Amino acid sequence: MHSIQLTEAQKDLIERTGVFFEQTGMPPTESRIMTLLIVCDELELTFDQLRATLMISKSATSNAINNLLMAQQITFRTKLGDRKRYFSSNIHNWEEHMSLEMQKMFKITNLLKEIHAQRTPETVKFNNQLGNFIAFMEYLHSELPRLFSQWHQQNNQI
Amino acid sequence: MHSIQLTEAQKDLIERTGVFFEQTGMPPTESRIMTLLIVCDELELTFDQLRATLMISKSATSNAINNLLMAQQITFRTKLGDRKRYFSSNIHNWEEHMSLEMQKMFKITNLLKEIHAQRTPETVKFNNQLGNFIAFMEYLHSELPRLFSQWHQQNNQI
DNA sequence: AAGTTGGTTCTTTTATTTCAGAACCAAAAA
DNA sequence: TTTTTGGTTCTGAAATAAAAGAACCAACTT
Repeated sequence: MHSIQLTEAQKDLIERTGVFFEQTGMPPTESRIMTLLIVCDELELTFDQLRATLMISKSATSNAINNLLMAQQITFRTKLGDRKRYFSSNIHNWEEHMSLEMQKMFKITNLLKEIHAQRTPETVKFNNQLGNFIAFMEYLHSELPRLFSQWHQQNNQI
Repeated sequence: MHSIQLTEAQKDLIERTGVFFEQTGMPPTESRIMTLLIVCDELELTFDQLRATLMISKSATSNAINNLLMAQQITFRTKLGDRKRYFSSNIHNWEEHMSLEMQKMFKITNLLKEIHAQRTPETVKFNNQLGNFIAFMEYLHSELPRLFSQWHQQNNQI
Protein backbone atom coordinates (compact mmCIF):
# COMPACT_ATOMS: atom_id res chain seq x y z
CA MET A 1 0.00 0.00 0.00
CA HIS A 2 1.39 3.36 -1.07
CA SER A 3 -1.38 5.37 0.55
CA ILE A 4 -0.51 7.93 3.17
CA GLN A 5 -2.03 8.09 6.63
CA LEU A 6 -4.69 10.68 7.31
CA THR A 7 -6.36 11.61 10.58
CA GLU A 8 -10.13 11.49 10.73
CA ALA A 9 -10.14 15.28 10.89
CA GLN A 10 -8.12 15.43 7.69
CA LYS A 11 -10.42 12.99 5.89
CA ASP A 12 -13.37 15.06 6.96
CA LEU A 13 -11.79 18.29 5.76
CA ILE A 14 -10.97 16.73 2.40
CA GLU A 15 -14.57 15.69 1.93
CA ARG A 16 -16.08 18.99 3.04
CA THR A 17 -13.68 21.15 1.09
CA GLY A 18 -13.97 18.76 -1.83
CA VAL A 19 -17.72 19.25 -1.88
CA PHE A 20 -17.21 23.00 -1.84
CA PHE A 21 -15.08 22.83 -4.97
CA GLU A 22 -17.58 20.50 -6.59
CA GLN A 23 -20.19 23.18 -6.05
CA THR A 24 -18.05 25.61 -7.99
CA GLY A 25 -18.05 23.20 -10.94
CA MET A 26 -14.93 21.14 -10.35
CA PRO A 27 -15.36 17.35 -10.79
CA PRO A 28 -15.26 15.23 -7.60
CA THR A 29 -11.93 13.54 -8.21
CA GLU A 30 -10.16 16.77 -9.10
CA SER A 31 -11.60 18.43 -6.01
CA ARG A 32 -10.34 15.64 -3.76
CA ILE A 33 -6.85 15.63 -5.23
CA MET A 34 -6.56 19.39 -4.97
CA THR A 35 -7.74 19.39 -1.37
CA LEU A 36 -5.65 16.41 -0.31
CA LEU A 37 -2.55 18.31 -1.38
CA ILE A 38 -3.53 21.24 0.84
CA VAL A 39 -4.60 19.22 3.84
CA CYS A 40 -2.02 16.46 4.25
CA ASP A 41 1.23 16.81 6.15
CA GLU A 42 3.32 15.85 3.12
CA LEU A 43 4.13 18.72 0.77
CA GLU A 44 4.39 16.43 -2.23
CA LEU A 45 2.63 13.23 -3.22
CA THR A 46 3.25 10.87 -6.11
CA PHE A 47 0.71 9.63 -8.64
CA ASP A 48 0.40 6.37 -6.77
CA GLN A 49 0.09 7.98 -3.36
CA LEU A 50 -2.77 10.14 -4.65
CA ARG A 51 -4.39 7.10 -6.25
CA ALA A 52 -4.05 4.85 -3.21
CA THR A 53 -4.96 7.46 -0.61
CA LEU A 54 -8.13 8.51 -2.41
CA MET A 55 -8.88 4.95 -3.56
CA ILE A 56 -9.47 5.83 -7.18
CA SER A 57 -8.45 4.19 -10.45
CA LYS A 58 -5.32 4.99 -12.41
CA SER A 59 -7.32 6.46 -15.27
CA ALA A 60 -9.28 8.76 -12.99
CA THR A 61 -6.04 9.80 -11.30
CA SER A 62 -4.31 10.45 -14.60
CA ASN A 63 -7.11 12.54 -16.05
CA ALA A 64 -7.71 14.54 -12.91
CA ILE A 65 -4.00 15.29 -12.50
CA ASN A 66 -3.68 16.48 -16.07
CA ASN A 67 -6.72 18.71 -15.79
CA LEU A 68 -5.41 20.21 -12.56
CA LEU A 69 -2.04 20.80 -14.19
CA MET A 70 -3.67 22.57 -17.13
CA ALA A 71 -5.76 24.68 -14.78
CA GLN A 72 -2.55 25.52 -12.91
CA GLN A 73 -4.03 24.30 -9.64
CA ILE A 74 -1.14 21.92 -8.99
CA THR A 75 2.46 21.50 -10.17
CA PHE A 76 5.01 18.76 -9.96
CA ARG A 77 8.73 18.40 -9.82
CA THR A 78 10.96 15.47 -10.55
CA LYS A 79 13.99 14.16 -8.75
CA LEU A 80 17.26 13.17 -10.39
CA GLY A 81 17.28 9.48 -11.17
CA ASP A 82 13.61 9.04 -10.30
CA ARG A 83 10.89 8.70 -12.88
CA LYS A 84 8.06 9.59 -10.52
CA ARG A 85 6.50 13.02 -10.47
CA TYR A 86 6.00 14.73 -7.13
CA PHE A 87 2.82 16.75 -7.14
CA SER A 88 2.10 19.70 -4.92
CA SER A 89 -0.60 22.32 -4.51
CA ASN A 90 -0.15 25.58 -6.34
CA ILE A 91 -1.69 27.54 -3.50
CA HIS A 92 1.15 30.05 -3.42
CA ASN A 93 -0.05 30.99 -6.87
CA TRP A 94 -3.42 32.14 -5.56
CA GLU A 95 -2.89 35.73 -6.60
CA GLU A 96 -2.39 34.95 -10.26
CA HIS A 97 -5.16 32.40 -10.13
CA MET A 98 -7.50 34.89 -8.57
CA SER A 99 -6.89 37.53 -11.19
CA LEU A 100 -7.58 34.94 -13.88
CA GLU A 101 -10.90 34.23 -12.17
CA MET A 102 -11.62 37.94 -12.06
CA GLN A 103 -10.89 38.26 -15.77
CA LYS A 104 -13.38 35.49 -16.44
CA MET A 105 -15.91 37.35 -14.34
CA PHE A 106 -15.36 40.60 -16.16
CA LYS A 107 -16.12 38.92 -19.47
CA ILE A 108 -19.77 39.37 -18.59
CA THR A 109 -19.21 43.12 -18.61
CA ASN A 110 -18.40 43.09 -22.30
CA LEU A 111 -21.44 41.01 -23.10
CA LEU A 112 -23.63 43.32 -21.05
CA LYS A 113 -22.18 46.30 -22.88
CA GLU A 114 -23.11 44.73 -26.19
CA ILE A 115 -26.58 44.07 -24.86
CA HIS A 116 -26.87 47.61 -23.56
CA ALA A 117 -25.77 49.04 -26.89
CA GLN A 118 -28.46 47.23 -28.84
CA ARG A 119 -31.35 47.87 -26.46
CA THR A 120 -34.36 49.82 -27.55
CA PRO A 121 -34.11 53.42 -26.30
CA GLU A 122 -37.74 53.21 -25.14
CA THR A 123 -37.01 51.45 -21.85
CA VAL A 124 -35.12 54.26 -20.17
CA LYS A 125 -35.28 53.03 -16.59
CA PHE A 126 -34.26 49.48 -17.39
CA ASN A 127 -31.42 50.69 -19.59
CA ASN A 128 -30.19 52.86 -16.75
CA GLN A 129 -30.26 49.96 -14.31
CA LEU A 130 -28.31 47.83 -16.75
CA GLY A 131 -25.91 50.71 -17.34
CA ASN A 132 -25.48 51.04 -13.62
CA PHE A 133 -24.48 47.46 -13.20
CA ILE A 134 -22.01 47.74 -16.05
CA ALA A 135 -20.58 50.89 -14.49
CA PHE A 136 -20.11 49.15 -11.16
CA MET A 137 -18.36 46.20 -12.76
CA GLU A 138 -16.00 48.58 -14.50
CA TYR A 139 -15.41 50.45 -11.27
CA LEU A 140 -14.61 47.17 -9.53
CA HIS A 141 -12.31 46.25 -12.37
CA SER A 142 -10.40 49.48 -12.03
CA GLU A 143 -10.25 49.44 -8.22
CA LEU A 144 -9.17 45.86 -7.60
CA PRO A 145 -5.51 46.40 -8.53
CA ARG A 146 -5.35 49.18 -5.94
CA LEU A 147 -6.86 46.85 -3.37
CA PHE A 148 -4.21 44.25 -4.14
CA SER A 149 -1.36 46.68 -3.78
CA GLN A 150 -2.79 48.18 -0.60
CA TRP A 151 -2.88 44.76 0.90
CA HIS A 152 0.71 44.12 -0.12
CA GLN A 153 1.76 47.33 1.59
CA GLN A 154 -0.10 46.47 4.75
CA ASN A 155 1.44 43.03 4.89
CA ASN A 156 4.92 43.96 3.72
CA GLN A 157 4.75 41.33 1.04
CA ILE A 158 6.97 41.31 -2.00
CA MET B 1 -47.73 31.77 -32.11
CA HIS B 2 -47.09 33.72 -28.93
CA SER B 3 -43.38 34.10 -29.53
CA ILE B 4 -41.88 37.56 -29.73
CA GLN B 5 -39.76 38.82 -32.59
CA LEU B 6 -36.01 38.98 -32.12
CA THR B 7 -33.39 40.46 -34.39
CA GLU B 8 -30.52 38.23 -35.43
CA ALA B 9 -28.24 40.32 -33.22
CA GLN B 10 -30.50 39.66 -30.25
CA LYS B 11 -30.62 35.92 -30.90
CA ASP B 12 -26.86 35.87 -31.11
CA LEU B 13 -26.48 37.78 -27.86
CA ILE B 14 -28.88 35.43 -26.09
CA GLU B 15 -26.84 32.43 -27.20
CA ARG B 16 -23.47 33.93 -26.35
CA THR B 17 -24.52 35.32 -23.00
CA GLY B 18 -26.43 32.11 -22.32
CA VAL B 19 -23.28 30.09 -22.85
CA PHE B 20 -21.45 32.39 -20.46
CA PHE B 21 -23.97 31.70 -17.71
CA GLU B 22 -23.82 27.99 -18.48
CA GLN B 23 -20.10 28.16 -17.84
CA THR B 24 -20.80 29.53 -14.40
CA GLY B 25 -22.92 26.48 -13.65
CA MET B 26 -26.41 27.61 -14.64
CA PRO B 27 -28.42 25.12 -16.72
CA PRO B 28 -28.93 25.99 -20.40
CA THR B 29 -32.65 26.74 -20.25
CA GLU B 30 -32.35 28.95 -17.20
CA SER B 31 -29.48 30.82 -18.83
CA ARG B 32 -31.54 31.46 -21.95
CA ILE B 33 -34.60 32.68 -20.08
CA MET B 34 -32.54 34.98 -17.89
CA THR B 35 -30.73 36.44 -20.87
CA LEU B 36 -33.82 36.78 -23.03
CA LEU B 37 -35.36 38.98 -20.36
CA ILE B 38 -32.33 41.26 -20.45
CA VAL B 39 -31.95 41.40 -24.20
CA CYS B 40 -35.44 41.74 -25.62
CA ASP B 41 -37.25 45.03 -26.10
CA GLU B 42 -40.19 43.94 -23.93
CA LEU B 43 -39.72 44.49 -20.21
CA GLU B 44 -42.03 41.64 -19.31
CA LEU B 45 -42.80 38.32 -20.93
CA THR B 46 -45.39 35.70 -20.08
CA PHE B 47 -44.81 32.00 -19.52
CA ASP B 48 -45.99 31.24 -23.02
CA GLN B 49 -43.94 33.97 -24.65
CA LEU B 50 -40.82 32.61 -22.99
CA ARG B 51 -41.74 29.07 -24.03
CA ALA B 52 -42.57 29.95 -27.62
CA THR B 53 -39.68 32.33 -28.19
CA LEU B 54 -37.08 29.89 -26.89
CA MET B 55 -38.87 26.89 -28.40
CA ILE B 56 -38.82 24.81 -25.25
CA SER B 57 -41.38 22.57 -23.57
CA LYS B 58 -43.84 23.66 -20.90
CA SER B 59 -42.16 21.51 -18.28
CA ALA B 60 -38.72 22.92 -19.04
CA THR B 61 -40.16 26.42 -18.93
CA SER B 62 -41.98 25.81 -15.66
CA ASN B 63 -38.96 24.33 -13.89
CA ALA B 64 -36.51 26.93 -15.16
CA ILE B 65 -38.81 29.78 -14.18
CA ASN B 66 -39.28 28.43 -10.67
CA ASN B 67 -35.56 27.96 -10.19
CA LEU B 68 -34.86 31.48 -11.40
CA LEU B 69 -37.53 32.82 -9.05
CA MET B 70 -35.98 30.99 -6.10
CA ALA B 71 -32.54 32.26 -7.05
CA GLN B 72 -34.03 35.77 -7.22
CA GLN B 73 -32.80 36.22 -10.76
CA ILE B 74 -36.26 37.09 -12.07
CA THR B 75 -39.57 38.31 -10.64
CA PHE B 76 -43.09 38.54 -11.90
CA ARG B 77 -46.14 40.65 -11.40
CA THR B 78 -49.76 40.01 -12.20
CA LYS B 79 -52.41 42.23 -13.66
CA LEU B 80 -55.91 42.66 -12.32
CA GLY B 81 -58.29 40.29 -14.02
CA ASP B 82 -55.51 38.41 -15.79
CA ARG B 83 -54.28 35.03 -14.65
CA LYS B 84 -50.99 35.24 -16.51
CA ARG B 85 -47.74 36.13 -14.75
CA TYR B 86 -45.49 38.74 -16.31
CA PHE B 87 -41.86 37.88 -15.76
CA SER B 88 -39.02 40.34 -15.78
CA SER B 89 -35.30 40.34 -15.07
CA ASN B 90 -34.20 41.21 -11.58
CA ILE B 91 -31.12 43.03 -12.86
CA HIS B 92 -31.80 46.05 -10.69
CA ASN B 93 -31.19 43.67 -7.80
CA TRP B 94 -27.58 43.06 -8.87
CA GLU B 95 -26.12 44.56 -5.73
CA GLU B 96 -27.87 42.20 -3.36
CA HIS B 97 -27.24 39.31 -5.69
CA MET B 98 -23.58 40.13 -5.88
CA SER B 99 -23.12 40.22 -2.14
CA LEU B 100 -24.80 36.82 -1.91
CA GLU B 101 -22.27 35.52 -4.43
CA MET B 102 -19.46 37.04 -2.39
CA GLN B 103 -20.73 35.33 0.75
CA LYS B 104 -20.63 32.01 -1.08
CA MET B 105 -17.06 32.77 -2.12
CA PHE B 106 -15.99 33.62 1.39
CA LYS B 107 -17.18 30.24 2.64
CA ILE B 108 -13.91 28.85 1.36
CA THR B 109 -12.10 31.10 3.82
CA ASN B 110 -13.58 29.29 6.79
CA LEU B 111 -12.68 25.89 5.37
CA LEU B 112 -9.15 27.09 4.70
CA LYS B 113 -8.89 28.37 8.25
CA GLU B 114 -9.87 24.95 9.56
CA ILE B 115 -7.29 23.37 7.31
CA HIS B 116 -4.66 25.85 8.40
CA ALA B 117 -5.41 25.19 12.06
CA GLN B 118 -4.87 21.46 11.76
CA ARG B 119 -1.72 21.56 9.63
CA THR B 120 1.51 20.12 10.89
CA PRO B 121 3.76 22.92 12.21
CA GLU B 122 6.68 21.39 10.30
CA THR B 123 5.82 22.94 6.94
CA VAL B 124 6.44 26.55 7.87
CA LYS B 125 6.64 28.01 4.38
CA PHE B 126 3.55 26.27 3.08
CA ASN B 127 1.58 27.21 6.18
CA ASN B 128 2.59 30.82 5.67
CA GLN B 129 1.47 30.78 2.06
CA LEU B 130 -1.85 29.32 3.08
CA GLY B 131 -2.14 31.86 5.88
CA ASN B 132 -1.41 34.60 3.40
CA PHE B 133 -4.20 33.59 1.14
CA ILE B 134 -6.60 33.44 4.06
CA ALA B 135 -5.47 36.87 5.18
CA PHE B 136 -6.07 38.32 1.75
CA MET B 137 -9.55 36.84 1.56
CA GLU B 138 -10.37 38.39 4.91
CA TYR B 139 -8.93 41.70 3.80
CA LEU B 140 -11.08 41.58 0.67
CA HIS B 141 -14.08 40.71 2.77
CA SER B 142 -13.55 43.71 5.01
CA GLU B 143 -12.78 46.15 2.18
CA LEU B 144 -15.58 45.34 -0.23
CA PRO B 145 -18.29 47.23 1.69
CA ARG B 146 -16.14 50.34 1.53
CA LEU B 147 -15.74 49.85 -2.21
CA PHE B 148 -19.49 49.62 -2.61
CA SER B 149 -20.15 52.80 -0.66
CA GLN B 150 -17.39 54.68 -2.44
CA TRP B 151 -18.99 53.82 -5.73
CA HIS B 152 -22.35 54.98 -4.49
CA GLN B 153 -20.85 58.31 -3.50
CA GLN B 154 -19.15 58.72 -6.85
CA ASN B 155 -22.34 57.97 -8.71
CA ASN B 156 -24.76 59.79 -6.44
CA GLN B 157 -26.86 56.67 -6.14
CA ILE B 158 -29.33 56.08 -3.33
C1' DA C 1 -71.63 21.16 -17.99
C1' DA C 2 -67.96 21.35 -21.25
C1' DG C 3 -63.98 23.73 -22.84
C1' DT C 4 -60.06 26.89 -22.39
C1' DT C 5 -56.18 28.98 -20.01
C1' DG C 6 -52.12 28.91 -17.35
C1' DG C 7 -49.66 26.40 -15.62
C1' DT C 8 -47.56 21.88 -12.44
C1' DT C 9 -46.11 17.25 -11.81
C1' DC C 10 -44.87 12.59 -13.19
C1' DT C 11 -42.70 9.53 -16.34
C1' DT C 12 -39.61 8.57 -19.97
C1' DT C 13 -35.99 9.69 -23.11
C1' DT C 14 -31.74 11.64 -24.33
C1' DA C 15 -27.36 13.61 -23.47
C1' DT C 16 -23.48 14.29 -20.64
C1' DT C 17 -20.27 13.35 -16.92
C1' DT C 18 -17.54 10.63 -14.36
C1' DC C 19 -15.17 6.93 -13.47
C1' DA C 20 -13.43 1.92 -13.57
C1' DG C 21 -11.02 -1.74 -16.05
C1' DA C 22 -8.09 -3.31 -19.30
C1' DA C 23 -5.03 -2.82 -22.85
C1' DC C 24 -1.23 -0.37 -24.01
C1' DC C 25 3.43 2.02 -24.09
C1' DA C 26 8.11 3.92 -23.22
C1' DA C 27 11.91 3.96 -20.04
C1' DA C 28 14.49 1.70 -16.77
C1' DA C 29 15.88 -2.45 -14.21
C1' DA C 30 16.92 -7.20 -13.77
C1' DT D 1 15.33 -10.11 -23.21
C1' DT D 2 11.96 -10.14 -19.90
C1' DT D 3 9.94 -7.63 -16.09
C1' DT D 4 8.80 -3.67 -13.48
C1' DT D 5 7.56 1.11 -13.01
C1' DG D 6 4.96 5.07 -14.01
C1' DG D 7 1.95 6.25 -16.19
C1' DT D 8 -1.75 7.14 -20.77
C1' DT D 9 -5.44 5.93 -23.69
C1' DC D 10 -9.47 3.45 -25.10
C1' DT D 11 -13.55 1.23 -24.29
C1' DG D 12 -17.75 0.88 -21.70
C1' DA D 13 -20.78 1.07 -17.49
C1' DA D 14 -23.15 3.76 -14.15
C1' DA D 15 -24.80 7.82 -12.38
C1' DT D 16 -26.60 12.28 -13.09
C1' DA D 17 -28.61 16.10 -15.48
C1' DA D 18 -31.70 18.20 -18.80
C1' DA D 19 -35.54 18.34 -21.22
C1' DA D 20 -39.64 16.40 -23.72
C1' DG D 21 -44.39 14.60 -23.50
C1' DA D 22 -48.38 13.60 -21.43
C1' DA D 23 -51.40 13.50 -17.82
C1' DC D 24 -53.21 16.33 -14.58
C1' DC D 25 -55.42 20.33 -12.07
C1' DA D 26 -57.67 24.62 -10.50
C1' DA D 27 -59.78 28.76 -12.02
C1' DC D 28 -62.27 30.92 -15.27
C1' DT D 29 -65.42 31.11 -19.76
C1' DT D 30 -68.89 29.77 -22.54
